[in-house]
Amino acid sequence: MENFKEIENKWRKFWEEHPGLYQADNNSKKNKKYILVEFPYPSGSGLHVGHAFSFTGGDVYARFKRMQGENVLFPMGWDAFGLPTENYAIKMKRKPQDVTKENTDMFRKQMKDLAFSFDWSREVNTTDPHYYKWTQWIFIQLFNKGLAYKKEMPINWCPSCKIGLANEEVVDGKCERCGSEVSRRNISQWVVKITEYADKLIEGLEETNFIEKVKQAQINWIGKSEGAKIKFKVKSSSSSRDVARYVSTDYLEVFTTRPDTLFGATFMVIAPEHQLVSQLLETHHDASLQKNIETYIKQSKKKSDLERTELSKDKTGVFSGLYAINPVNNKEIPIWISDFVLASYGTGAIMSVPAHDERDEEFAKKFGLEMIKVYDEKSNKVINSDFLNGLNKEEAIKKVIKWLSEKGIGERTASYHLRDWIFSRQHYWGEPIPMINCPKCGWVPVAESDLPIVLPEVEVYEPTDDGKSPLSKIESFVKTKCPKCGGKAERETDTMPNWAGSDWYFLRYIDPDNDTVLASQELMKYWCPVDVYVGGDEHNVLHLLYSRFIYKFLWDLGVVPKEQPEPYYKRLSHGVILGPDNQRMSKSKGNVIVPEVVADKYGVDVVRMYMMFMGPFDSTMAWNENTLMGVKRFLDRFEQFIKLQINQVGSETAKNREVKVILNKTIKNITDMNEQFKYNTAIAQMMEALNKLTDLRLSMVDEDIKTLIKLLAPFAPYTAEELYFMVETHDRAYLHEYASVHIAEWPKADSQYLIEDKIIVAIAINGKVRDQLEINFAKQNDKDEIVERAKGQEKIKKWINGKVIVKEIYIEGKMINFVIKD
RNA sequence: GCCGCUGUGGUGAAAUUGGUAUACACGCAAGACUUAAAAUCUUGUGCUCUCAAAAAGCGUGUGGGUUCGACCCCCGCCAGCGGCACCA
Repeated sequence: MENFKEIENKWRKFWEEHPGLYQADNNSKKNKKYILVEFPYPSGSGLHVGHAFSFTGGDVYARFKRMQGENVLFPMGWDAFGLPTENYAIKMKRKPQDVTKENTDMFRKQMKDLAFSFDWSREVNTTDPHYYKWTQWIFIQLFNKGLAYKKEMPINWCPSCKIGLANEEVVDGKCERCGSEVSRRNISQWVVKITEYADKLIEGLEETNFIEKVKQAQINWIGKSEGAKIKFKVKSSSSSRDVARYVSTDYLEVFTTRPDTLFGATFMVIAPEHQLVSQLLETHHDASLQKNIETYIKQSKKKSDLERTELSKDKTGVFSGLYAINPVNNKEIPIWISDFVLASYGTGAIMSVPAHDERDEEFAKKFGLEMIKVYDEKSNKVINSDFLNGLNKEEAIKKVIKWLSEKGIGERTASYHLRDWIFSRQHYWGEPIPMINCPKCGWVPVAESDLPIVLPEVEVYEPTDDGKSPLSKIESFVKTKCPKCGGKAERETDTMPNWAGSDWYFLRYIDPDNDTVLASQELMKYWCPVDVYVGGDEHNVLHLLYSRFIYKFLWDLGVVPKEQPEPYYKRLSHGVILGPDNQRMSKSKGNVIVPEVVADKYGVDVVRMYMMFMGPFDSTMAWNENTLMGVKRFLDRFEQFIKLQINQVGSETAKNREVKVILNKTIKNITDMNEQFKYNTAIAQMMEALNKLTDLRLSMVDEDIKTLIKLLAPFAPYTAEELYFMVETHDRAYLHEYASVHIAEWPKADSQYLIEDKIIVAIAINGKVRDQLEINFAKQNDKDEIVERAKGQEKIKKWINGKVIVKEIYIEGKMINFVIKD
């Protein structure tokens, strides 16, 4: 449309004046459909193509479902806490609150321009005290259930951001945000026991309809391994009489997935952080050993995570001077210290079976340690293992665990890669953790009636060099009374991580203004679960897992409806749009496409429709302006066609059935494809229909013209609205009498028009198509006649003359295959 | 190393899930309109052979298999993408 800006303004205003169009109804008898797109972080640079693409995908579906008569909840909000805003505020010496307000205003406007049909009456903002009151409330519940605890622990410290990072935020030993190398630092942190929910998070996936990729990613991340814990007695030297003289620990416990190889365990390895090591360092038993150990520990502490993994090929280690006793054969085996064993996994100690484990083998070779084979390579049966000999792996595991349990020195157990979730951030722009430290009572949660604990305004937002949150400098905030004993106490000054606010936002949309509960049970019962959750692959693990964890925790509390154990039914990943150069868009490459700019040039509908036409919704695609021009051409031709039709009304011709057949096929296909988010082919159907209808040169009745416009409406809301208005009113009615196309009823395919009178049957010889045959639809099940006619075809005669027809296969209405032989 | 995914024209991609491979679009070529260009319209467009057409052959990364028939199912290989990774 040449005057697209005028039209966009007109209808934007109209929609603004009719907010009810897109509002979800809490008291509807219609089917509900909760369609969620990941809410954005409102950065200063505005809505980017990725947002526009993902939201358009959700919007098309929401519009489609609304027209199908469903009660659609399609909300939007802001995940607005976070470092970029804080950093920007520091740099510009402004309040993060003000910056956030500006950014969200900008985002909202851009979204409205792009015609996203969000229900703005339900907008949420994670930085709003009315919102984060409940984020804090959830934390208190975690604390009360023993799932949040304070712990002095080595954390990943980013020296540039001056912030502690969760394991998930460290990529290749570097800070996910700024790329600086991460070091380790001991800080007292709030930690949330997500590991308690590891099994539930795996099992719960069965309740969902996530794509396999997402399920697998989550399962991998949790990383459950089944095996056994085994206790080994510790001795200080091979000559000493029994227990260790230099350590207070009697037993060394290990986790192994292969207890069946216990007879092959020839040494033990413990992590440098293992408590046995600190015990050793405190006592001074053997001067030279002592020194070796100290040197080794020092070296490994200096290594960052990056080095520890990069240098993984080369094993290092030091002998501890201690021995363990293998419980199955009472053999004394040496205990080594090495940083290839991780303190944070299992028990921080392993039994080494160098004959059957690559890493153990490497270590044994380097330090000249013994290797014993316990499996016969040919038969895969246990050898050299006394009572396990001759068994296969499964039998041996079962038997040895039974043996160990009876002796009380071992048991079946599972171990997980998933770690507890470090929940403290030493920054300003986050939710204050609602805890108070009392010298008498310890950590006490803020009284729920005192929530929210509002972020106080501070002069300086910079994190302090000692790593403490800027809040720690505000005396009026820090000094408080213990809610339990009333004595003097201090507030926690750390804030929560970004994930905290986004864990449960989808629940708040359901009941955004509720001040007594986070959302009413009744409304949650109606709206939960989210039917479709559209988001990026980068959130398939962390956000989705945290969010599922918090939901499951709330479920255990009885806060969310019992009927719904999982928050999201279906998860869809949207694809990634690359720059025209096939590279990831970035300012430095100068290949950034700004949706606003393109929309300004060609119109919003062109941009929306092009993005949906580029390729499958979940794939990676490069921006291509030529293809975009193709879409523009289509929309122009569509408009011309409709206008022509409007002017021709009244001159209907008799061959109308052809129009109906095209239209109804298109209805059926587009409906099916929209349902599956196959927008690229849905749009292709639309194009095909327009091509065919244009060729027919027939005039159509109003009803059919409207059908065509309705099919377009989810993709091109402005164009559709303008054209629908023209057909509906022939420009005579006033705008206020007009009801939007976006709440018009979605067309249903009429099966009588899905049938074509004549169908083409392919004729194949030995599976290769050689000819075609046109038959009447009604006669398609008359195999004999069709086969006879096929044999009569000139081309076919050439192939079958002088040959023996071995078989005649007829697939009704599709093809005939003659199998011939010489 | 483990897990998941992908491989189809010059390009982005379709294929009703075992039944006419390449829909739709881009690009390209020729033509129309124009003084000219852009825009628009028409026609053609998998490859080989042919001035052209017909006919034929080849053709969904690759080698096999199952089947009347395979982009689709099975086995092996190659290439690429994504996630996890010294996890015992």
